[in-house]
Amino acid sequence: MSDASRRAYLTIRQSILVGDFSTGDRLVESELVSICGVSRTPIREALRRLASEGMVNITRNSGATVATWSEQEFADLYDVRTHLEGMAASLAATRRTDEDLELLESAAHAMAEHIADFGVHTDPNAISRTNRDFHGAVLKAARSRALSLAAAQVMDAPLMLRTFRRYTQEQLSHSLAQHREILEAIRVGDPEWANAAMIGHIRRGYQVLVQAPVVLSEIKK
Amino acid sequence: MSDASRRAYLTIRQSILVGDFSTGDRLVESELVSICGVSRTPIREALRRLASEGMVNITRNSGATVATWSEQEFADLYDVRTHLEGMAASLAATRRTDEDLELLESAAHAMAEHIADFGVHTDPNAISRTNRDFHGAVLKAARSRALSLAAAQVMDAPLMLRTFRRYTQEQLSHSLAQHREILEAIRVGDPEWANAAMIGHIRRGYQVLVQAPVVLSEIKK
DNA sequence: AATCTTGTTATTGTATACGAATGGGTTGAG
DNA sequence: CTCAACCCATTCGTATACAATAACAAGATT
Repeated sequence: MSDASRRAYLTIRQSILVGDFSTGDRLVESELVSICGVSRTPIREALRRLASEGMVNITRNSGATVATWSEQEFADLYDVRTHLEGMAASLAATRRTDEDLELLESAAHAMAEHIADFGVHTDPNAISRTNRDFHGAVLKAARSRALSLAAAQVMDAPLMLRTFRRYTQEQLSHSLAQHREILEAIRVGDPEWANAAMIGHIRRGYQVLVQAPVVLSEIKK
Repeated sequence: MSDASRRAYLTIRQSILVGDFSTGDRLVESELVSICGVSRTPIREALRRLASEGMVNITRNSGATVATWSEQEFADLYDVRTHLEGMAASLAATRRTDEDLELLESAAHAMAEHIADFGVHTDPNAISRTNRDFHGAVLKAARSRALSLAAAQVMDAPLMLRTFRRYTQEQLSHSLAQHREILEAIRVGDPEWANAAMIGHIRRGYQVLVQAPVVLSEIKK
């Protein structure tokens, strides 16, 4: 993905995640042009990609809107994630290189740093990013093109809901501990363990997500 | 997807499947313009989509090529398919409507017709299409957006290899019988059965695929 | 009063023009 | 003769102009 196109993709994506656009909002191309500072062509490319990742819906001749996910659809999405990422962890356990391990370790370490100096000033997006990095590293270590293609479609959409939820330091610590367990399973090369640990991690993440209170004050501030 | 864009997508896809482009071939945008009869914009859109479906590779500033899949990558792809389509069959067993059943039945029926008057004149693409229709109907009956998004990425690429292989009438009949078993499992609403039947079907398809002889005379005729 | 129709406007879809990057071929030196 | 560097042609990335479509509103008709 090239420069302008990438900028547009990242900018729109971030705007959705931060909440500048809420679910259901129309994404008018001409508006995005002024926001992103690029012309319509890369904007359209970015929208198509976001559509394939489930973050926006595109209807012919009528433009893009920020995707809405019903509770059922969200549950379904986590089921797919469970399968795919469990599979990724399993494969990673048998295929990882030493560089993969280093990447996983640094991702876990970065998350630990953020949790260590947890406080009101902590940027929830930064933590979210380190979490994403870890899962991305597992996927990379699995070295399966098909798996990467498929998993890319379901790993981003959950972030939309995550935006306005706050997690306790304890929840985050638990999440980190699970990352470390997955990492250990991958390090010693036990695919069954890696699979189980990842499944548990994602299922727990789902429960925490649906139970976490929505921080209403953050919406459209 | 809109008219010109869709035409370009279908034309390029078909050209790859039929063998007008072989794996590794460059897909120059200006050439595709004259082939498809649309301008570069929809061509590029189509290429991006094909890339997300694993049929072409795009490298920045250097264009698109028809994707090549190593044996390992292909095996990995079938693993992902196994998981996702098994899941789809399982979900379909609990969620299918009567219309879904009708669609599945007509897909199975269409395949039966083709196999019945099997012969040298039989168009292998037509059979391939009915097969694809059946799997698509299962996916639709599963009613999971996330699953549809993910599965779409791995259901097309196998078709590239299938092009130059020929199957016996017996193999096709067996495949049809498995379709009917999956259909029955979905009809009676038994998710475990549906899952198992689908997994068996795909694993068998994989074995047949890797063992089937390549019809060399068909290549670049 | 409600609904259908029609015209206008806003927005998307498509084509094309222009600038930038890449790769290959040629030319020159070592 | 070989290798490297440079230049040119080809092809891609981006911007913009033009065409088509759909949403919206106002007015007429039932």
